Amino acid sequence: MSNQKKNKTLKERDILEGAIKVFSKNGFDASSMDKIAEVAGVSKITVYNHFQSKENLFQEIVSDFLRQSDEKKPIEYSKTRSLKEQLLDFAGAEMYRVTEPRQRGLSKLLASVFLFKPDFVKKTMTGHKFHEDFINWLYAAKEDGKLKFDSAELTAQIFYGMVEGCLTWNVLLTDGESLPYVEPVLTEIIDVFLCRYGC
Amino acid sequence: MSNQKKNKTLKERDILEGAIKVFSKNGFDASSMDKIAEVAGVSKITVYNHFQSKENLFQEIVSDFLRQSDEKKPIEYSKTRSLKEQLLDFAGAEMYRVTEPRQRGLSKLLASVFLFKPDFVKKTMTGHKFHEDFINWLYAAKEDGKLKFDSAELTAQIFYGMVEGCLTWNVLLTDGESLPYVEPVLTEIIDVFLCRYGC
DNA sequence: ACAAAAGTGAACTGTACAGTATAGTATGAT
DNA sequence: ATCATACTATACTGTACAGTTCACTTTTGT
Repeated sequence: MSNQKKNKTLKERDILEGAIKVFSKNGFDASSMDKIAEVAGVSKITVYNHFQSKENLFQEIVSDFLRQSDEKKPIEYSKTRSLKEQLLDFAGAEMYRVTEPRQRGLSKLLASVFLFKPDFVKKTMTGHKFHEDFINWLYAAKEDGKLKFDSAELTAQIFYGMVEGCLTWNVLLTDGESLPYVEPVLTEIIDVFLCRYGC
Repeated sequence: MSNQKKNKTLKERDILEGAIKVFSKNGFDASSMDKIAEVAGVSKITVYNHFQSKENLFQEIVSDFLRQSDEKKPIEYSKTRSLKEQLLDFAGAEMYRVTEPRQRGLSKLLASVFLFKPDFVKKTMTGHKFHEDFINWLYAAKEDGKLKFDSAELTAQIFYGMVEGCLTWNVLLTDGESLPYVEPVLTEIIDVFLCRYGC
């Protein structure tokens, strides 16, 4: 790859990083291309040299974010580690979306856009199966005689529902201020889950 | 009250209704005062005759919404009705925010604004204690020997967390399209809850 | 009947912003 | 050396929108 190309991708990274910062802070509508260019340390026209439009730039960011989420390696079922420990891993992976500031910003951004663009939700989310790893893990645990349940799908919904409902959304809406109160709730969630689905 | 005053409040209602429609559909930023006036069937200047500014109008709507939520009469604990039935009542009351289209619109609006205005969340939410009724109900059920738990606060968080995480947010983000799939999940939620906290 | 209150439409001001145009600069490949 | 590529700063165009002004009409209390 030539230096020019390298430079090009470097600038592109700068722009994406700047855009992520601005979008994450203000949401889509309240973010201006001028501000993005300024934060990226780049002239506005350079932004347009790399991305056709504001929507385009936004799409790129969302795609990257989702691709990155999909690339995470699945948590494998272990016969030796305790269920609690493994469930904590799953919850932790889910919570990473809101504990890490950059991820939290992107999560907020996505949520805000999703709220008024249900079509965009469908378009964006088709092909991203979020609970798949956990469902596989559930089957493995059942096979191992450690869990009991009828529908793995429903069981996964309950688990992620608790994590998101009790924690994720709270952290998003307080922009991280509720993070210190996460631990006892997380413990209770796993307690509740194992009470119902553990053997 | 004079007819003029009556008319005034009538117009005000029209404006509020129009504003709710427009805000609910597009969110705050993407809603224009021109559009609101048009939908309300009122001239733009009349809107400004009744409300100082767009922010002001929005605030009024939010206040009304929250006041209305607070005015709901609490669900009292009953020794005769089954716990499941009563828990369904609480869940139903919570779900009302998203099943009824008008309420859903306002919930979406509020959520979208909250995402990028954490200060506004605090300012708006102080004084609104959402789980209070349920916590009282929990104590009554414990007193009655039907439930066991250590922290009522934590128990309430788990219950509402499940309802919101599994259902509310889903319905909001799909704008109601996931409503048909609510029932089995709701049943499971209460099953899980009673499994852990029931005696 | 008449004055006050409340309303109307249309045009206006000022600002913010998406996207473009222009003129000129730095850098690397050949 | 020179040319292409990517960049910069600045200024521009066109549009959308919050909020106002104005000249005029309708409604209502007395």
